[in-house]
Amino acid sequence: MSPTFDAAGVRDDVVAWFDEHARDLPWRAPDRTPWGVLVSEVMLQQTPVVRVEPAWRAWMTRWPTPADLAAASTADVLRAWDRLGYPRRALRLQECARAVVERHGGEVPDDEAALLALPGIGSYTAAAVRAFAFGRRSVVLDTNVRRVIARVAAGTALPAPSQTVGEVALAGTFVPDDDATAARWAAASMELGALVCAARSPRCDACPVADRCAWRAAGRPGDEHAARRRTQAWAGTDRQVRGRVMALLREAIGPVPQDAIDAVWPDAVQRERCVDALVADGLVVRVPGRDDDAPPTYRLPA
DNA sequence: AATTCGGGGTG
DNA sequence: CACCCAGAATT
Repeated sequence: MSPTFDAAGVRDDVVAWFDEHARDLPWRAPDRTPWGVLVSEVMLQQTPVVRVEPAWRAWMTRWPTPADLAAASTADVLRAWDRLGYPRRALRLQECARAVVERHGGEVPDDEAALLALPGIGSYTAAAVRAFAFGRRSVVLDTNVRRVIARVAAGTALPAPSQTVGEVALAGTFVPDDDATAARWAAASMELGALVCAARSPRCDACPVADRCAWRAAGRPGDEHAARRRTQAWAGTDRQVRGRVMALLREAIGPVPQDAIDAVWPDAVQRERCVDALVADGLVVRVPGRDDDAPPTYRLPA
């Protein structure tokens, strides 16, 4: 990027674009709560907006506050999470609710360190909650913002596989000092990345900063890190096996017999490794049989 | 810095 | 069928 790159100009144009094109998402509604924002951010960790929206509505109707979720049965929480992916996130969200109740009197904290100390809340989510729930200045750097900045300022097709210190510093140059504008930039840059500056097929013709974009000026070169990116395999992995076990337990009314578990995956070694891991993760409970000979049963945590 | 952790929609 | 999705925690 040029040392005279006009980050402030880009920011202002993107914020103006956002005022016209922002999606009407429920966690942006005027009646949203900080807890609702936090729930949305955890659900959105690696799960697309279109799948989160209906789940979020149902979830917030059922458990509107941290205290409500803290008091819920974990089995109900995991069932409500359904197929949003990575069920450990649901577990962490309930742990987060309990921590908010115990440490902060049931109110989501607006302090960065306090947010980061909550289960399931990392650097992105802590910054996002500060910006979107409290309107405070923070450097919100998700996959969308990373891509927007990589293109417009660094001139690359995609950001590096892992986030760097320099990248965070560069992102900081776009964030103004005042809370309100900083929060708007956070939402606007994410929205631009999601709707226009997309990973797969960017719509540069609809981009408010196309004429300022270093990547476009360079002729939209290909991804320099393409060789090192490898999408995670799915078929045959432990993640698929774990997913099948969790799906079985979510749908079960009562205790699930060992036979039923055995039926979800043919490879006994892999299957047992996965079930053991799920038990260790706190996602599954193994109930010993009556006798030593009797096989155990399985269920979701109470 | 590299791995692991779901699941589904799309070009 | 590879790729992507408002990442976090662990090693």
